[in-house]
Amino acid sequence: MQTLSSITSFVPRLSMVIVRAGTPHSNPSTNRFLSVMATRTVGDKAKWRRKNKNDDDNDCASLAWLLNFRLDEIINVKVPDDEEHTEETSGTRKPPYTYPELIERALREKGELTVSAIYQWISDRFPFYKANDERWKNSVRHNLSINPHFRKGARAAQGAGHLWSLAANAIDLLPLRKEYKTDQLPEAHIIECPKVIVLDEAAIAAASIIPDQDIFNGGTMFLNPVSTEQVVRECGLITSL
DNA sequence: TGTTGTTTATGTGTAC
DNA sequence: GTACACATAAACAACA
Repeated sequence: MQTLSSITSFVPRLSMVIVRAGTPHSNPSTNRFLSVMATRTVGDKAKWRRKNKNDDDNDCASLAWLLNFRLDEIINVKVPDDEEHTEETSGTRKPPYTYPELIERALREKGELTVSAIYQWISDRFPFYKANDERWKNSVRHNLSINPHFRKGARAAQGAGHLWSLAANAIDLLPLRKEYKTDQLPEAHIIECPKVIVLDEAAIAAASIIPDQDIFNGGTMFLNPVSTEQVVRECGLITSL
């Protein structure tokens, strides 16, 4: 059973994607909830509370809208048909990804990789890194070591080194880039998300709220039942109950 | 001996 | 100004 925090650790990211896209959802409750969660993400809960102190917050307590939520309905989120990004194939510019992002993408796609396999994955997709340059490889190893979202597993069956994988809470790793501050977004800002990441996140979000049959009572139950009080507390709308 | 993994240090850019 | 994230460099140890 996943915890509420596991849901809310993801929802801010999903909401940021939507807010960045600048496409209001047709459901007002959706917009409210996403605004709350996005605000929570940027650590500006107090400002949000001040701004909305007279509003009725009940509509953000329901997660029912998520059951009908479809990521592909967010028209301004541009999901490339091909995983290969144009900048990835040009090799003329440094890809707009941090090393942790590059590593995460490799591990998301492959599950477990050795350091040398991570090098290979990155250089295959980003010709910028094709150069036999030890500097970026050092940085990759450095990030693997210091970043708690990467987990060192068993020794590789052959060759030196260990198998690296994503830690269980790796969903938190995906950064909310500073250049995409929500309050500075243009109305029709279009973002590009690597398809694999978008679909992964959508799948994770959906998996968290997929209704299931209650075999004991015959009704519908949720994998992650969330009470109104929990949501309100998690949203930071009140400090105590 | 080369690769891998860890640690420390430093510089840069950005947000608050 | 300060804090933070990130990139880069370098030294060193462990291991196949």
